[in-house]
Amino acid sequence: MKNTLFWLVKSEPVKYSWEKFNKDGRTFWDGVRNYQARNNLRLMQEGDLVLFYHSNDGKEVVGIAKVVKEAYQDPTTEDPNWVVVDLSPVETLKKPVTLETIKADEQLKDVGLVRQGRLSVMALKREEFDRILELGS
DNA sequence: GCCAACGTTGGC
DNA sequence: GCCAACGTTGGC
Repeated sequence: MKNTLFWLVKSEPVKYSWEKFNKDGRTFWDGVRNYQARNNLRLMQEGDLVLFYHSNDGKEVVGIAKVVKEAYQDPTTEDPNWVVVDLSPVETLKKPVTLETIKADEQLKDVGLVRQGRLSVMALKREEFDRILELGS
């Protein structure tokens, strides 16, 4: 059995919110135009767990999604540089975990969200993922 | 709306 | 290959 990896993706709720995602049941994660984020998308494997973060408005982790289809050509562009993955919602956090909470948490000091604020798709360590879920329950 | 961080582009 | 200029993202 392969190792599950953990990720965090950002979305501006104005563009694509957790609520909309849950209504859709499944989406392809498009719009990534940053190489580092793209590389992360390519590393995602089916079954990996992904935290869903609302940027700008809310600034909080709102739920858990999972990868249901690995990276393939971004259907919204011809440019072969860009890929998308398919995600499905798994569950909503009982309590959203705010950026403020994450910043204040000793165990989450080094999380990508804090250290590299602009990156929209980032890897999480298992401990970080677990810690955020703990804070959100 | 401003600004900091940082990635990308283009001139040399 | 360096670096300044510029654009984008996201927090405040």
